[in-house]
Amino acid sequence: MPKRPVPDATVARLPLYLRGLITAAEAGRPTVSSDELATASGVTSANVRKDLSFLETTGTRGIGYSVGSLTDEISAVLGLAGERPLVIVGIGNLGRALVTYDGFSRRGFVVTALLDVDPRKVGTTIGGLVIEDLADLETVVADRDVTIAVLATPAHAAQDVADRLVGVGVTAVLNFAPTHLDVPSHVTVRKVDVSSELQILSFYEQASKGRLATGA
Amino acid sequence: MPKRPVPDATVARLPLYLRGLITAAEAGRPTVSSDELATASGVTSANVRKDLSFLETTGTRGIGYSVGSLTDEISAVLGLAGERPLVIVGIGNLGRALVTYDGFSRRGFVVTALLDVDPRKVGTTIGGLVIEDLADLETVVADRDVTIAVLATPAHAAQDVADRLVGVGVTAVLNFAPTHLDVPSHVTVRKVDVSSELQILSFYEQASKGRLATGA
DNA sequence: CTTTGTGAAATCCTTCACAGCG
DNA sequence: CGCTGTGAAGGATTTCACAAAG
Repeated sequence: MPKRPVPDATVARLPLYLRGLITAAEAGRPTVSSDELATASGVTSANVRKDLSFLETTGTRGIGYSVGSLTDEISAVLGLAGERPLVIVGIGNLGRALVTYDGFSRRGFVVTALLDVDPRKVGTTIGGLVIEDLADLETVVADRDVTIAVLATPAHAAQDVADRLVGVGVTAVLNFAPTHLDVPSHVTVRKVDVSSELQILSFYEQASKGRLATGA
Repeated sequence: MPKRPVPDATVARLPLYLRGLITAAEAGRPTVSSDELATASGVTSANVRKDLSFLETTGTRGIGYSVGSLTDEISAVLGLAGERPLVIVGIGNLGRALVTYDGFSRRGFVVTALLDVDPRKVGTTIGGLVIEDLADLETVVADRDVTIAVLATPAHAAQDVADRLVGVGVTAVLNFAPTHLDVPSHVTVRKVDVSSELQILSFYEQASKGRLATGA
């Protein structure tokens, strides 16, 4: 669907544009300009246009981009057709919050299985799903054709769980554990590291009263 | 403390190195090589060395870097001395999980105030802290000298809350709400967007069976 | 012999600026 | 006139490769 290979930096912004497009659609707008998408996403309009130039959908000069067409194409490029089953491993505080997080379902991701190692949790229900035993990871993941996993285990368990997930066909991992995961090259890992983010914030906060940073 | 301005990309990796250093310290290692830090963080060793070259601490050829000195300097550069008070706004599923998240305290951040708009939540206690009324944001934040805020409100409330936070002196915001925040240039925002991350994963997963991506 | 520190090269990404279309 | 599409320029970041130090 894209005309040419889509750069990583562009891929990372497509979800932002999608959000802007959905807002525009809800407001009944038939088209949006690169400027509007830009302010909604916090990027420059030139960057938006460059990004969209990797797609097939083209805008109309003087008017902007068709909200419907762009939404459809970005969804297709991101592979958001149909429902994607998802397993969450590690049902602690964070895992529990993720189970009931509605941002998943709103974009076509369906939480299909929950796994935890704690026997007191196994068998209990949360958000309509039964927590299953981590020992059964292989059968659970394989049976339900899950290829996307959300890792919310403690750091020390993460690599082992990741290895097992990859072993039964998972190729995409969203890692909340504060540790680096070593995976084969056909597997994609994205990490969400709250503690790192805070430390980065801390840097810029202190830099703003003392001039140390390059950028922001 | 840094020799020259530290690039953004480097700043974003310093927390990873810090993690590797703490692990090394726990293992009793007096020094680490750039190679070890690299595999622990998922970057290349050349990149580690280039990053560390912006700091004052220098390694020893044939040996590596002193775990103690590097830890100290990275902590200092990131502004991690002393305890940093932090307010969490929006105590839903995610906010609740964040309150009890121990990754904050482990790096010197202290959750000092919780705010929510729901009268049924206000006055209740969670993790030893009383949830206070969002209406009192200004006094709560100002009285406690909070300059770092974690935003876990619904998207539609986020910009308004951010404006108010900035108005009373907050200069660093960690935004979990799926929306772009418009803030003055002296304020730093980092966002954590679970839904976007999943969509990015989805792209690479589908790309791996069809060749569309540039990178990974 | 191991590992750092770093210029130089290569790659990737963003911004500029403007021609051209509707 | 408004807004897209894009070459060209400019930055930023990463990788290479190797001299030098312990």
